[in-house]
Amino acid sequence: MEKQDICEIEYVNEKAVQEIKEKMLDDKTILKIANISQVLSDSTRIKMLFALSQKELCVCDLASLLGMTQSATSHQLRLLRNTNLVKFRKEGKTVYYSLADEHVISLIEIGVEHAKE
Amino acid sequence: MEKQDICEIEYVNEKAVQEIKEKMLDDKTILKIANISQVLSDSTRIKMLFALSQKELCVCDLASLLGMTQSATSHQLRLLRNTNLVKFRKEGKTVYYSLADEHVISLIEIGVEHAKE
DNA sequence: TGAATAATTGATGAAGTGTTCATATGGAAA
DNA sequence: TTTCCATATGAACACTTCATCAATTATTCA
Repeated sequence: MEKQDICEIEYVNEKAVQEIKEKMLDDKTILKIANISQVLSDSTRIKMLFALSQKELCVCDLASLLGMTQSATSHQLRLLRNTNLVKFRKEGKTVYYSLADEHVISLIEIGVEHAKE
Repeated sequence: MEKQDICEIEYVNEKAVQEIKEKMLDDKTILKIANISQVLSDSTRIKMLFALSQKELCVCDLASLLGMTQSATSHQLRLLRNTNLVKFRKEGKTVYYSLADEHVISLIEIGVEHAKE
């Protein structure tokens, strides 16, 4: 990025810019928000999380519920596992998934509220 | 997608699956949540929205604040405009952006809360 | 008018995402 | 053991996303 790209009249609001810079959320926090938002940016995953908020379900059930292949479901579940949004337990061949915590659901609920407008 | 892909023992929780299907959020709502989450899934955009929540700013200021080129800033602003998250007014050559409504910020605030844990 | 400049736009390429297909893993039952 | 089957995984693919560059628009000022 070169100087002229930055806009030469940065002094327009230099002071305000500086103040905002100081108040700015820290990078770590921003990254966490970005990451959880990323997970919630896909309809399939929202449905999965909603479903799991209602009841513990096996991969099979989720696939059936969502009309997806078992493979696609499993891939998405891995993502949800890696982001610590779901946990699971094994029972024989079957793996039951459930929400790791309730935070996601409150985010979805707020999203629902805002979607109404 | 063929039958065997769907897992043959759908009867495992057939009743539960059916119940959840009935409770499932409607597609339109889910899509809205997915869309706003998509916007919030990028660190740059979160910073932009936070900055604009503090003060109305021109493209130039935002670019300077974020250390980005004006072009990149403008592209992101277009996205925020298209999703109705920001509004703008022109003053001579300068374009001032501000938040279109406060909803996004409450989402970010909730994200901040959850990021703390 | 013409020069300067804030902002927008379109094209491009690199990186990332989600699904599919094929295959592997591991537990249960025969 | 062998077979079956729920789940997981890896590779390939089409699609999207974001920053950059170049060109353009629109407004001010000389």
